Amino acid sequence: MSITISIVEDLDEVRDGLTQFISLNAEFKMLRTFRTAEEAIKEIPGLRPEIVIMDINLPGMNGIECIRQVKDQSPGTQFMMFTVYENDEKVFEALKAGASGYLLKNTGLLQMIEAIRELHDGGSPMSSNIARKLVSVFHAKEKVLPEINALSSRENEVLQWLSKGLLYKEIADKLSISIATVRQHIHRIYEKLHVQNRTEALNKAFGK
Amino acid sequence: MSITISIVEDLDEVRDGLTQFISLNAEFKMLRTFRTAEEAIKEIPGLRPEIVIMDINLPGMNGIECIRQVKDQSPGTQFMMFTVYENDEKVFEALKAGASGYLLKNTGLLQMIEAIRELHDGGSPMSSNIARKLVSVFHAKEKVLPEINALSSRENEVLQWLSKGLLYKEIADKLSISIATVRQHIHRIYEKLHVQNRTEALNKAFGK
DNA sequence: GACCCCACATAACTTTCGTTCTATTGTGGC
DNA sequence: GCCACAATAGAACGAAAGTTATGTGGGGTC
Repeated sequence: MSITISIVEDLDEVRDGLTQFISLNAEFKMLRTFRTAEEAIKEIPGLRPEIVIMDINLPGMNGIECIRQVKDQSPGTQFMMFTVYENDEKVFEALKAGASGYLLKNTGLLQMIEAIRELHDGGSPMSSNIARKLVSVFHAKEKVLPEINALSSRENEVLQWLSKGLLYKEIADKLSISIATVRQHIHRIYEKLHVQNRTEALNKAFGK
Repeated sequence: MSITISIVEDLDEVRDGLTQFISLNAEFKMLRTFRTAEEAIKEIPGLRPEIVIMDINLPGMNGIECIRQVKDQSPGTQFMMFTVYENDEKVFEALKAGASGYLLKNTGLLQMIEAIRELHDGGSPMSSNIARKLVSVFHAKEKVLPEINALSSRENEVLQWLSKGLLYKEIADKLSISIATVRQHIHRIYEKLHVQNRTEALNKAFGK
């Protein structure tokens, strides 16, 4: 069984070039290709390709939104972004939308073939520079603000309940202290974190 | 200037094999190598290698803990995990600890060379299977509550500003509407999300 | 057209939050 | 014993948040 593929790409040369090259290999079967996200959304659920190669910059709806719309209608399909965008925002947005692979348009055709195989085998092909963006997210999580350490254990306890959205009254009951004391603790927390309200405190204390 | 490298690996064959192969290339300069994490922690801050190839399974302290201890003492050093472990837990733990690259021990020597270059150039070399584990984290995050879809575009806009910690007055100014209207939008948001205040809404809308 | 639903808008009103000031108690360090 | 500090609490007040009622205009439906 060969791997079925569709392409969503508005540039004729790119789309046709990829189609021709991929079709040289009996391992792959190229299904229909599309110029726009709108066409793709209509047709892909019927085609159920195993792989969709998706451009981001399309006329009308972009490729990321296209994935969002189509992924639930075509379970089993894996999406490979194929784009010139290398900035964090587009990368994260695309992956969150449901893409599993992310290749830049300067990728060679042979590497594209290999990437399709990897994607089909459950991998997430991407350049090491793109991978670094993902890794950075994990690195960032590790940095603890010095301010947080300045909080006393009681203040931390209050902060935990505060983060759940409890009222002062409810926190007071939880800790069996008066509302006035809760107020006081929270005031000190805001002071130490240099913020003026609950939302800012939570954004500061627990990323976002 | 050649790229300076250290290795932390208890198996003599692996350590010496890597050392010899890497040393064939004038592009790299192999500094000291270590059998244990404890030795590495003592010596690496003085060496300041640009790259450290780190095994996980070491006698005594493991390679992940070793990175945690050493990374602040040797800024500028990039860590490449080199291990047989392919399970999620080890991968995430290693990256969180500060590793930037993650290679499995079945990786070829030539690929290792290429990976060192990529790591040195700011990339995060890893197999597409490892990359998929990272991507999965983003996919998981994308489970959007049905309630969120019920929000109108205006309500979503308000929610975005709300999450930044802006006051009603500030949101009103941003959107050029009255405070009363902001209030009403927010009330409807709470209604749709089945919550009663800002904090609960944000916890519900954006993970936590 | 009459009807309904809904996004958007506003005002009036109640509740909660956040600030400020003051004060008591307990604990650990010098 | 004295000092510093965390935890507790009361009171009083303005600011912000949240609730309720009401109205308007744009789409659909029958």
